[in-house]
Amino acid sequence: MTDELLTAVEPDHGEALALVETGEERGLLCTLFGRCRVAYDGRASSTLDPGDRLLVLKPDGTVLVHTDEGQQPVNWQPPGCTHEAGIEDGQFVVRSHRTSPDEQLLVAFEQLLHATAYDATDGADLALTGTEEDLRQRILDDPSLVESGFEPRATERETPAGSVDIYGEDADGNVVVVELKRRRVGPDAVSQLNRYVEALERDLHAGATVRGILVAPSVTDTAGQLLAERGLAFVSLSPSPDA
Amino acid sequence: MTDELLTAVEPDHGEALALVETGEERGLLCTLFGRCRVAYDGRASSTLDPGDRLLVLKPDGTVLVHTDEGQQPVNWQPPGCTHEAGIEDGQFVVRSHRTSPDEQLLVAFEQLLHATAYDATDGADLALTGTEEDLRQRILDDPSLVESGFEPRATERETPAGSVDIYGEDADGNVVVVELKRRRVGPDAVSQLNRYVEALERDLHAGATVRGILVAPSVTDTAGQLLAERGLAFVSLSPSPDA
DNA sequence: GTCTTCATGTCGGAT
DNA sequence: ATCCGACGTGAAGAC
Repeated sequence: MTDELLTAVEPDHGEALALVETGEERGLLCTLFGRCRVAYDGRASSTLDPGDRLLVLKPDGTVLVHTDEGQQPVNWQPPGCTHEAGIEDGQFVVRSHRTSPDEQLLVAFEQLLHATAYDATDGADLALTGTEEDLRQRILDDPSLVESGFEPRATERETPAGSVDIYGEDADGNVVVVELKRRRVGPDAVSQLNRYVEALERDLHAGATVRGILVAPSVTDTAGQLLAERGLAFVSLSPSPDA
Repeated sequence: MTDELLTAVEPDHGEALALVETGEERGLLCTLFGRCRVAYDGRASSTLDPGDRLLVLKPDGTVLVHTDEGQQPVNWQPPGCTHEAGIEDGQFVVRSHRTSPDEQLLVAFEQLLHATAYDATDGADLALTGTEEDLRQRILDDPSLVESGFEPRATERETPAGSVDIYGEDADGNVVVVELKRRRVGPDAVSQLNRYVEALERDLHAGATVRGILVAPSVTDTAGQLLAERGLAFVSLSPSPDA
């Protein structure tokens, strides 16, 4: 059997309802385009006056409301939500619900220009490189990229302040904490590294020296000053050798 | 004139190309559904084997590739990108480019099941409440919510470490730095507040006491311990009075 | 479930 | 253009 595909041009509300309900039953990805208003209430609250937008309903419960601008949807619900479509006061309405946190989304169409439902089952996995994990592997493969004599002892080592990216020792036997970032970093990354260093100094408490090293492609000026103030080091390194 | 709407069911590549090019000319929002592979290269790199996905092209240059799962697109390009559609090696291809950073996205369809183009011009603005700004207003309207005798002196006051949410004085004339968060916070928010407090202590340097107060609905255990270690205070408050 | 951190984060505002 | 921090951040992994 070929992929399932339902479409309706300028559907009336009954047609749209049938399409969305069929899509729901069969696990299809639905798109609706038309003039709608949107209301959200949950962690925050929002309203959006009527306008022409694209509504996407995924079989996993995701709801997206996209306008003609921006990468991010203007309103949404995450996977795991349940939604029901219906006709209320002459409008085609989709209501999506979520518990914990309790959140609701209402999309009410006064006019529908288009509706579709597809079978979008997708077994393929995204293969992504250039992540922080790649940076970690690069260092574990060649610890001297951090500094000569550096010896990793553990990754994800737990401290009272969280888990350290790479924990190890330098050539003089000092404890070293390495924080990795895949891109240029600001003050937040320095604070993060500093938390780990202080937590470990407290944990090892025998007056042991704990060195903190931030590994990233680059740092901002402010971050560089913070590093200096805290006595932390910086090593310039990217996830990819060619970057 | 009514809203523009172009649709094509199981278009051949030439039809799809015409639709996308017309959409581009007229500033329409285009959707394409079919079996495609995706390749991205830029800040990171990725590839995705063929599968049935929804491609959204916005007139502002945004590109989204959505699978049947997840709130986030599996691949994307942000607003401001330029894209061209074409037919290469018997496939319908969309290439999106971006400079600074240099990034490229390729979506190659071996089969198209559906294509649309709509006029989605949208003048409406999202009205959102429950933000950090609402929390700030709540406190400026009634500073005693932070503590009795608190007097705000400035918002967005600049320090060497960044701008402080609310800067003021307590009943004893001590400098007070308030950091606002709209939701429950972890260690990062404590570090942020601590950066501002230390920067101001250095700035005012006359041995002046600078008190730091974190205002948020709640804090995690770790964050609470960090607050205690740094001698920082916490006040429980939400953006909305009823939350 | 909560907690923590990463992300091609995105977005907006200010410099 | 870069820097900085908020976001209904989302998503993943650990506990």
